[in-house]
Amino acid sequence: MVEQPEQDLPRSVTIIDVARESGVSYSTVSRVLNGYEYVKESTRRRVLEAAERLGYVANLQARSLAGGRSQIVGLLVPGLDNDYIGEIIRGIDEELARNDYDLMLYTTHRRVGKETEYVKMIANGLTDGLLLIVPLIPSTYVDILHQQRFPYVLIDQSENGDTSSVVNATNWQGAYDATRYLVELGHRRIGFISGMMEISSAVERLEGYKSALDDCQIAFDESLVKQGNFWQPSGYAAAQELLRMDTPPSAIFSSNDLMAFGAMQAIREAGLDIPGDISIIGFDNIPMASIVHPKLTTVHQPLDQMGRVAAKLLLEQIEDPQKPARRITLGTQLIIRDSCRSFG
Amino acid sequence: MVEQPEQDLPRSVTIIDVARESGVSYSTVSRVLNGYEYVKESTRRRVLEAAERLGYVANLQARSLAGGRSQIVGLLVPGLDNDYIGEIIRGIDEELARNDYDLMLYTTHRRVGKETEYVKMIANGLTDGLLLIVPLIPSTYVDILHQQRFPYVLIDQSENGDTSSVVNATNWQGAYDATRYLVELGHRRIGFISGMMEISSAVERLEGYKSALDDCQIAFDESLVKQGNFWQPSGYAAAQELLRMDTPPSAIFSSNDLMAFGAMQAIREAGLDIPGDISIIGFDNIPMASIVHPKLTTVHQPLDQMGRVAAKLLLEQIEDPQKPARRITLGTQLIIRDSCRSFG
DNA sequence: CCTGAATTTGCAAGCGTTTGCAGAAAATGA
DNA sequence: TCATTTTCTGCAAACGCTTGCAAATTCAGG
Repeated sequence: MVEQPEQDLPRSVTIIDVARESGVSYSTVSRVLNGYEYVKESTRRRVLEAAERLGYVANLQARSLAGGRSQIVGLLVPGLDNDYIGEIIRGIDEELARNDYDLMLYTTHRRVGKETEYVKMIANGLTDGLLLIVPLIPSTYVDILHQQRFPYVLIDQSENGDTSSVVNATNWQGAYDATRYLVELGHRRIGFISGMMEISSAVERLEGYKSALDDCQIAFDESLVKQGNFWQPSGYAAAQELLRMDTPPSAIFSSNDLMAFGAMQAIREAGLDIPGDISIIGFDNIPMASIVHPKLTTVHQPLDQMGRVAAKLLLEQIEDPQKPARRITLGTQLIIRDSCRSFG
Repeated sequence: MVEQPEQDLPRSVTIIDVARESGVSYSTVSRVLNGYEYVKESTRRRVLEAAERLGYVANLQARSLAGGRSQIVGLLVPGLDNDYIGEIIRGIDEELARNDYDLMLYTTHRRVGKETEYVKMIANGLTDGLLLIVPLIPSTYVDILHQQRFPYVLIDQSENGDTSSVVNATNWQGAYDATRYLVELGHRRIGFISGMMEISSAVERLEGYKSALDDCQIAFDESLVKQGNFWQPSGYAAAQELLRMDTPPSAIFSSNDLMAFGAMQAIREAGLDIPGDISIIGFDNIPMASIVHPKLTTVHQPLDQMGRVAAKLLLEQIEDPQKPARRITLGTQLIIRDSCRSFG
C-alpha cells in the first residue's frame, strides 16, 4: 500500500481558524471583523492579532451570501476602446479604492438583445450596486434596477425623471461656450459634427450650439451640421462633407475630441492648415487632446471627477437605500489651445 | 394594530423555486443547470422550462462558495490610463464573453505595499483565475498564486522560468526590425528612448536595437540612449536631451508610442520637421498612432490578440489545473506610415 | 447583598449551491 | 423471469459568513 502524497494545498484560513487561535467563538470573530459595537476591547485586540498572525482574508462570497455586503460594485460600459471611458473609470476606481470596494466590469455589447437578463443577473449577483456609463439607456436596464430597488447611478446621461441618480456635465453650456468662442474669433459659418442623437449629451451639445448662434444673431444653417457617431472615422467623413460644400465653414465644432481628430485628418488631407485655414474645437478634453498637433482647443469635461462623484453617490445609496435619487451636474470648461484662430 | 405594508421586494428566484415549479428535487435542478450527464431528457427539459419561466439566474456567490465555478476571472492592471491596456482588455473581454465568463477589475496601485495581502484576497475570493498585466512582477504576486495553485497568466512579461504561463510579443525582433528599417533608410545616428528597465519588454527592445546596430556595423553609442518610463512626458524630455546633443541623431526610436508622441512634440517645439529633419518610430501601434500627424511609423504589437490568447490560456488552465504552464509569443510587425524618411 | 439594566459572548439557523452517497427505476443479459 | 448493470433522482452535508436569540457576565443603584 503506497501512501498518497496528498498535496495538501494550503487551505485558506477561515473565521473559524481565527476563532480557535484567539479562543473565542467564531461569531465573536465575525463581530469584531464587522466592527460590532459590543465587544470587549481586549477581545477585539486578541481577535485582530490572531487574524493578522494567520493572514486571514475574508471570503467575500460567503459574506455576501450570508447577507453582508460584497464590497463590489459593478460597472456597465459599452466598451473600453476610448480614453473617455478610461478617464471616468479612473475616477471611479480611485473613489472605490478609498472605500475598500472592488470593481466588476461588464460590457454591454456582450449580450445584445438580452440586456434584461444581463442586468437581472448583475443585480442578483454579487455586486452591491451598479454604475452605468451607457449612452442609450434602454429603459430595460433602469427599470429592472429600479424595480428591484437595486442601487445604481447613471453617468453622463440626462434623461430620466427623478427616479435615477445621475452624474453628468453641463453639455449645453459647454457647447454654448465653445460656439460663442468661435463666434468671438470672428467665425460666422461654423460647422457642427454631432454625436449619436439617441444620446442626450449629443442633443444637448447641439442645442448649446444653436443657442449660441441664436444669441449672436447668426442664422442656424441646417446644412452645416453633419451627423457623426462619436467615433473618429465619422468625424473624418463629416469633415469631408463640410469641406466639399460650396462655401465651407471657417471653423468646425466637433461633439467630441475623437471626431475632432478625424476632422483634423480630413482637413489636412484637403491640403488645408489648422488653424490657418480652418479652426477646430472639440469636446471632452481627453488626454490625447493636448498631445496631437496642433494641440486641440476643446471643452473640458471633468471625466475622472464624474466617475468619482458617481461612485460616491452610489456608495451613499448602498449605505442608505432610502436616500432619494440625486442628479449632479459638473461644470465644463473651455480649454484654449492651438487649434483655433480668429477669422476675417 | 396597523398592518405593516411589507414592501415585498421580488425575492430573487432560487434553485428551489425552480425545483418546486418543475416537480423535482433541487439537486436535480442543479445537475441540469450544470449539464450533468445522467439526467433524463424529459426532466431536463421540464427544469429548463421552469427556470426560463421563472426567470431564474444563478447566484454566483453561492455557487462558488459551494465549490463550483464563479465564471469570473480577475484582471490585475496597473491602471487604465493607457490605450495599450485598453486594447489588451478588449481582447480579453471578447474571449471571456465567448465563454460566458465575467471580468473583475483590480488595479495594482490600490494597495501599494500590501500586494501580498491583495493577491491573497483575490485568489481566495470569487475569481476562478487571474490575468496579470503587470510591468514589474514583484514575485510577491506570482509566488502566492503559484503556491496556491491558483490559475493565472502573465501578459507582456518575459522573465520567470517555466512556472508561469505567459503571453507576450517578440519585443526583441520588433525592435530589431525597426532599427534595421531606420538604418536602411540611411540613418546612422539613431537615438533610443527606453522604457522602465525593470520591465523585461523594455530590456528586450533595447537589446533588439543594439543587435540591429551591431549587425549593421554601427557602433553602439551609449549617449544615444535615454531613459524613459513609457509615459509621454518622459519621451518629451528624452527627445529634448537628444536634440541638445552636439550632433543630434537623425532618427529616434521610442520604446513605445506614447513616448514617441512626447518626442514628436519636443521635436516640433525645437522647430524641426518630422520626418523632414528627423525621423521617429514607435512601438505598440496603439490606435492613436494612426491618428496623430504625421501618422506614426511603429511596431505593431497584437495587443488585443495577446489579450485573447491570454484569456484562452487561462480558461484552459481553469478547466484543467494540471495543464503545464505555457509561454506564447506573438509576432510583431513593422507598420510603415509617415514619420520616417530616408537620410543622407 | 440584591435587582435590573447594560454589556459581552456563544449557539444555531440560515444564505443558495454543489456533490458524495445511496436508493429507485429502467435497461440489459441470460 | 430474475439478477445485474446502467441511469436517474433525492437526501443531506458542506462552503464561510452574518445575525437573531438567549445565556452569561458585569455594573450601578438601592
